Amino acid sequence: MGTGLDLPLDEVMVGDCIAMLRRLPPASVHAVFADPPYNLQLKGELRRPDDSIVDGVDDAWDQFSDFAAYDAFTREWLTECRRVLRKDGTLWVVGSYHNVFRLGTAMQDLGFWILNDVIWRKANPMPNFRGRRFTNAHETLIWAARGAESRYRFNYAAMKSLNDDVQMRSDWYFPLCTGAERLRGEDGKKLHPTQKPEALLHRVLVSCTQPGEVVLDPFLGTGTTAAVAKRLGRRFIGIERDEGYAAAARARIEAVEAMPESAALALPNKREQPRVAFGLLVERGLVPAGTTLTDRHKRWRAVVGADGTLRCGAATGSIHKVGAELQQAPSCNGWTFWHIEGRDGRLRLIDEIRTEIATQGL
Amino acid sequence: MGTGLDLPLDEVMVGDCIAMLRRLPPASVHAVFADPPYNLQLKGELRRPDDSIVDGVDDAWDQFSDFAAYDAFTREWLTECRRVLRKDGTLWVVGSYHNVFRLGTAMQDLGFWILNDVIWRKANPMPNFRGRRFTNAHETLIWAARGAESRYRFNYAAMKSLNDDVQMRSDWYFPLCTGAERLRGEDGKKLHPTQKPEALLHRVLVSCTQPGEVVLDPFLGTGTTAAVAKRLGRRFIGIERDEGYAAAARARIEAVEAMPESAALALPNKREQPRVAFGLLVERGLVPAGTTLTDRHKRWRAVVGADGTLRCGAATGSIHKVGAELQQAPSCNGWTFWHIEGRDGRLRLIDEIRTEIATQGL
DNA sequence: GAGTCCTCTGAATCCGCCC
DNA sequence: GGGGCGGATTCAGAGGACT
Repeated sequence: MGTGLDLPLDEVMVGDCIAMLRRLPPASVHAVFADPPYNLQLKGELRRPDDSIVDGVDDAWDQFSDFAAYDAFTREWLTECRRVLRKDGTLWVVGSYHNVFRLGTAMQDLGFWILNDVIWRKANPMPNFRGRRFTNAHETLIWAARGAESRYRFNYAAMKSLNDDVQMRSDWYFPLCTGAERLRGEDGKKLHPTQKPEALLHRVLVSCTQPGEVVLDPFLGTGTTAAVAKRLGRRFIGIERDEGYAAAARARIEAVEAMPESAALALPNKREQPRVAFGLLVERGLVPAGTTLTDRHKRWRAVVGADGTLRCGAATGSIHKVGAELQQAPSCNGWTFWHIEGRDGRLRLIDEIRTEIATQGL
Repeated sequence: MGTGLDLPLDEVMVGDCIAMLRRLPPASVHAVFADPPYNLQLKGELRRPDDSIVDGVDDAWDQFSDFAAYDAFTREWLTECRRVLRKDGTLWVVGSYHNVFRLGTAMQDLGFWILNDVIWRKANPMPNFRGRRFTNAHETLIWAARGAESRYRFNYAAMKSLNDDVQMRSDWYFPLCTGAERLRGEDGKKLHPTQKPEALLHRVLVSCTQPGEVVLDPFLGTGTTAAVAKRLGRRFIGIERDEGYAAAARARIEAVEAMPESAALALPNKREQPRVAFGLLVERGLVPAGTTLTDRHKRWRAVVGADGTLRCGAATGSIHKVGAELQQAPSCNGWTFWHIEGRDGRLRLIDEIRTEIATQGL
C-alpha cells in the first residue's frame, strides 16, 4: 500500500461523501461500514427514516424517477467505496425495507459478492401505532466481499466464542441505542435520529477486521463506527456531511480509550495458528518412528516412518493421504483420525499431542 | 368480480406460471403467496465435516444465466400477479439473500407498496460447514399491497391474539419442515427440496385474508399454500410447472379437511386474549384450529379458532375467559381446564402440550 | 419401557497456502 | 494463475437401534 501516506487516518472528514471518497487512494481500507440515508421519495431529497413518510405517490413515473435518483446516488457511493476497498476487504450496509432492496441490487450489479444478510432484531422497537402492519422490529445488514474471488477475513472462532461456542447465526438481537449511550444536546433531545448501538458495531468490526486495520464509514453521523473502531484498536476514516454531527463525533471519539491490543485481537482461527508438521512429533520422539497408529474403531493400523510418513500395506504417504486412501474417502484430516494406543489400551488422538507442542512453543 | 366464473378455484393448474397467469381474469384474487426460484447458483459439491455430501438445490428450475435473466423472469411473473390481484389485495414473496433484493426492487419498480419485510428465523438451520460465514439462519418474506393507495386487509387483532396479546413483530420463529409433515416418496427421499412449513403459511394467510377469499400461489410446488388455505376455509388457485409436484399437491390437498368457518374467521376486533401464547400451539398444528376442546367431565365443548381464541356459543375469547364464563366463575385457568379428546376417548390436558413446546424452546 | 447412542439431514452462492 | 495437497469444518431435531 504505497499510498498509505494519503490516508487521513483517525479523522472525520466533513463534506459530501462521494466527493470525499474520490480523494482517497484505491485499495486502501480493509472494511467499510455504511448506514446510508433512506429513500423517502419527496422532491428528490434524501431523508432519514423517522421523518414522516410521504403518502400518495401513486404516479408510476414519479415513483420511477424517485427510485432512479436514489439508485443513482446509491451506485455512486458504492462504486467509490468499492474502489477504495482492498481486494480482500468487505463492506457492510444497513437498511430497512424502504431502501435495502435497492442497496442489495446495486451491490450485486456492481460486483460485490454477498456473504450474508444479517438481521438486527430490536429488543425494543417502536410499536405500530395504527395497527395496520406488523411491528417493524428489525433492520437488515448486508455483508459483502469486494468480489466473488476475494479471500475475505471472517473471524469465525471469535464469533463462535462470542456466541457461547456455537456458530454465530445471521439473526442478532440487540436493544436500540438509548439511555446514557444515546448522544443528546443540551436541550436533552437526541442529536441524531438513527444512532446505532455500539454493541452492533462491536460485533461487526470484531467479525471482519484485526487491530490496526482501517475501517471507513462514509455516513459517519455522530461517530458510532469510529468510536467502536478506536476502542477496538482499529484505525478509522469517517466522512460526514453535517458539520454539527461531525463535531459531536469528534468529541465522542476523543473521549474513547483504546483497549490493549491483547484484548482487541480476535481469537485466531485454527487456520491462522502456526502449523505443526507431523514430522516434528516424530523428530521430537513424541511419536517415535516405528509407532503403530490406529483409527477410533481400531479398524486400520499403520506404522510411522522416520520421515513422518505412514505405511499401511500398499498405502504410503502423509497421515492425511493414508487415512483417505484406507477409507476410500476423497480426503481425510489425519490429525483427527489417527490415534496412539497406550499401554493400557486407551487411545490418544495425535491432534492432542500437536496441541501440546503448539502451546508449549514451536 | 364479474369474471368470477373464469376462476379455476381450488384447482392445481399445470404449466408455465406466466402463461397460466395470463389466463386468469384481472383483479380477481385477494392474496398471492409466491415462493419463486432463489437462483442459488451453487458451484461444486459441499461436504459436512463427516465427509457426507450436502444435498444442495441444483434443480434445473433454479438455473438462470445471469441477473438480467433472473430479473426479466421476476418482472414478468410479478407483472401478471399484479394484474390478477384485486385493487386492495396483497402479495407475499419469499427469498434469501441470493434473490430477495432483486425481488424487492422489482416489486417497488412495478408499483407494489411494501408493507413489511418479515424474517422467518429458522429454529434448526443448516450450519455453515466450512466456518466461512455466519450461519444462514433465516429467510425473508416481503409483504406488499398492490399499490400505495390500496386499502389492504390486515387482521391486526388475530395477529395480536396469536402472539400472547402483544403486537406481532416482523421476526417470526419457526422450525423447518421436517418429520411427518415433510412429503416423501416411496424411497423415503423428500419430494420437493424446499417445502415450506405449514405453520408459516398459517400465519401468513390468517394475517391478510378471510374465509372464502381467494389465494393464488404461482409456484405451488407440493401444495403447502393450498393445503393450509383449504384448512382455513380459503379458496385457492395453484400453478405448478412440474406434473409430479402437482400430482403430489393434489393428493395432499385432498386429504385436508376444512375447519368450520366459525373457527376460521379472524376476530373482527380486540378482545380478551390468551395470556400464554395458546396461538402458538394452533399455528404449529399441535392444537389445530377447528379442534373441539372439552372439560374434565365433558360437560362443555368449545371450538378452537385460527387466531387462538375459543368459541362456545356466545362465549368467545381466550381459553381462560371462555372457561370462566361457562362455569360462571370469576376466573379460570384455561390451561388446566381444557382437554383434547383423542380418538380413543382419552382426554389430554392442553397444559401438557404447552409444557412440551416450552421445553423445546420458544 | 426408559434411557442412551448413533445416524441422517436441511434453499449452501462454504479453503488457502505453496509451488 | 493453476494444480497439488495439507488439513479445517456442524446444529437441531427426528428417528431408529441398542442396552
